[in-house]
Amino acid sequence: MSYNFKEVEKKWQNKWYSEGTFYAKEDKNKEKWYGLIEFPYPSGQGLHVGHPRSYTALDIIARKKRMQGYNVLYPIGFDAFGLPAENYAIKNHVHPKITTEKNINHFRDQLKALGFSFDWSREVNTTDPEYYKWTQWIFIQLYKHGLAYKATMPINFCTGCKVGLANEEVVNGVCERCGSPVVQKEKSQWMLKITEYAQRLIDDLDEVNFLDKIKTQQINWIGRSEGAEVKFKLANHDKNLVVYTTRPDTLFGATYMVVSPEHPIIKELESEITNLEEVKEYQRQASLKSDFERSELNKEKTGVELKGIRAVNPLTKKEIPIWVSDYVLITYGTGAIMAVPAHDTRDWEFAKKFHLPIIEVVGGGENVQEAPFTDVSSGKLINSEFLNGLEVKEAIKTIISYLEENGLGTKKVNYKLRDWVFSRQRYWGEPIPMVYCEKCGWVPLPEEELPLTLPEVEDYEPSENGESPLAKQTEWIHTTCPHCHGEARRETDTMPQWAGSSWYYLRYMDPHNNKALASKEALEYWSPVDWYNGGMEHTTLHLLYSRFWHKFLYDIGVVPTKEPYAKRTSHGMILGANGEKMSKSKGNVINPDDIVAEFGADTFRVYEMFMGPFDQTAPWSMESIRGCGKFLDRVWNLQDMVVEGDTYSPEFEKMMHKAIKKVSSDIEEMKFNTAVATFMTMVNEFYRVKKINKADYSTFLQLLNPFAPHMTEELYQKLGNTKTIVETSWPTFDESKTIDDEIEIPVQINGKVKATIHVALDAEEVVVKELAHEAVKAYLEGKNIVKEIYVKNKIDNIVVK
RNA sequence: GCAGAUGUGGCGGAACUGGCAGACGCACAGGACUUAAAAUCCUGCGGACGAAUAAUCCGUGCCGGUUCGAUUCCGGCCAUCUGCACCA
Repeated sequence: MSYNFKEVEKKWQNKWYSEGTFYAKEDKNKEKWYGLIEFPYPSGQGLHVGHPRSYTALDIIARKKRMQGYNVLYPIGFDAFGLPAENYAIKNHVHPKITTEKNINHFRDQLKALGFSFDWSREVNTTDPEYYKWTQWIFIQLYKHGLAYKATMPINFCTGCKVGLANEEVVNGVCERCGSPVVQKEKSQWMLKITEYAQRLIDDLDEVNFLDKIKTQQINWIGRSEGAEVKFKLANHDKNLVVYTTRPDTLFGATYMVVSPEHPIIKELESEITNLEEVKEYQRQASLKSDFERSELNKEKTGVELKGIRAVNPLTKKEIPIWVSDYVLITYGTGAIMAVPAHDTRDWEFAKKFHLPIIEVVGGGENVQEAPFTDVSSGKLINSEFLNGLEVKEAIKTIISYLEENGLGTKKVNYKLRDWVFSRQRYWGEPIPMVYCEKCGWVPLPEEELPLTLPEVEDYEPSENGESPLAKQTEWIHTTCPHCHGEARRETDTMPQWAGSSWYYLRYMDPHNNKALASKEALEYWSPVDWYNGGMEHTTLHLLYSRFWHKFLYDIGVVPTKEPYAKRTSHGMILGANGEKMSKSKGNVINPDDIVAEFGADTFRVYEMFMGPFDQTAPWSMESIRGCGKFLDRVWNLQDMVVEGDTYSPEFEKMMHKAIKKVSSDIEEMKFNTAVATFMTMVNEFYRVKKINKADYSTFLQLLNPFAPHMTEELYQKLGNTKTIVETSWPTFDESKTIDDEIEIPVQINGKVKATIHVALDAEEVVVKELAHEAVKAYLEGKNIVKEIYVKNKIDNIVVK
């Protein structure tokens, strides 16, 4: 009888979704397990084959956990604000709400067709005012606690989208989304003080079970460094120029200073700069450069000296020149550096080009006139008076104390992480719930006025000057100040896409609550997320942002845990059949709908788990998926070999116990590919014997159920069971029955296997050795046994000469 | 440049704490069934030399080391991928 997956899959999906089989109910008597996948952005292209890789993996774990008696929450939702819907609206004049709804419906159908055990009663949608009401609420709390502020900052401005971008959205100097060049532009922005949490975001990684590479990436992104801030007095002035350095020990070698083109000191000392025109021209050029051009260094360094002003090296007391150059960034440290060309590659290049003096202060370099000596791990200080002879590390300590004692500087920790630019000049995002009043300044909306909904507009185009489309909504903008009731206007920027996804896992715990983002009880019961799987590409943005929000919510007593996610894993990307990333232009895109139509959801799921190690990239293969279909057909046809039996058949008993053990641990370790291989081996064995009893088959179906839920339920029912598999308990194994009592032992001569012998488990050493010698007699003739290594139950190696 | 990962048959990949390299699948070849094909079932399948499912040798990116024994540990290279990139 051939298997009609279309019928069977529909049948079980209808049952699950109409009966709410996978709805999670709070039950204090049961241990909870909360599994989370990254909710998708409902794009017009529909589901990508990459989505189900992650969803199937956690679906398998969730289904197993349910059978193991856990109260499982495995929710789904949609991260639906975002640029594509808005760009589509601009082009086709369709309200993003409509496109979004249409896309979500499509996604929902696709996800349901794959048989995921999501709790559909908890579906969230970030564009739903009932949802973003709480996104806005969180923003207001951040504002009230001084973590949201307005700042005029040089921001990344996309020349294509006419929109400000976070640093994270700029890839190689071009806009991540549209590919247009990104330039710097001054704009008043809402900022979130994620930097205030930098240290805790590093420290608390100790408390969570994230893959090491995820932790490393977060730590590198936050980029903590230790050093000192040093004051350089300006010559004939009271003013200081403060720099940040990680190498204060090289202070004696600082022969000039560099400030970034945006540094305020240029404006302040304008009247004293004798080549002001030249400097201004340089500043102008720098502002026109995109980030890409600026960082496309390897190019020549450029710069202009600020003539007319000089600084004094606080140790040597010598006057040194001050230059302006775009290799110094205004966004890091103080926007000014002391240049030590002998021991810093960039300073060295600059000094070479502009013929500035190079003084060596750390010995050990071959020839500092040829290349800088930057190795911190070795070398002793020279040409540095009281630091001479000290190791670099010691020298750093000594000089910092000296600077602090003499009021010349302080120890300082710096982070690469910058505050989060939270404003977008876009329509399709959460309105920022703030009002500006001439008298009171920025005032948050009263909470009872939330949600502040997006007004209907006709024109989604951002204006040329970079203002949001909402800026054209004069009626909406005009409002009254919640504080003084005078005339006021609304903020017209909206929030970035990262906002809604920073807290969605909390909403799942209690998605219909209209009094709070979730009830205390629900938060207490379900927190934290036990297992969160997602892509590596979200490690430094989404994952860091949501950890930041969560920590803030913890600080103000909203959530009960310091960290949102107890465990984080990641899946590898699925590539096209040619080994390249799937893309329309390369024509190697696989549409999940086609696969499900041709092979069925179960085959699709099994294949995605079998294709390779879960955390690594894997190319798509049509031949291989056919093989998985063949495997499931063999499983289906096993029903013709079934005989009665309440306990495992003797010939399979050992295999069954071993398989339960193996599959159970493989699922926990996400080694799905070897779990599937185990199933295949079992089926081969069943076919070899051509007979399988009900007990063997039932257990096999239970183990396979998380991978191929539809077919296994159907077969289980055909066996005459009244329960469905999801109602049964996960099979258990007896450790003693997984151990072979007779084992094979390889016998080696000089490390090469020459024979294998069969002995009882834990057999006496003498007995084994005797058998071994007998087996390799021919090789021992005329030779001396120099040594013999016997490892119990493992191997016998005889060394001869 | 920095950080992380990967490198094993024709291909995707397996190998627990150092102990029989190549599980499982794909492709391929042969056989059974069939009027025939497809499907299905069975068998073989790293390379060299063999008639051989005899023996031997080679073989986990490259070079070297530790060890009775290395895909696994150590040192040094090479290649590919991903992320970051003037962070002082």
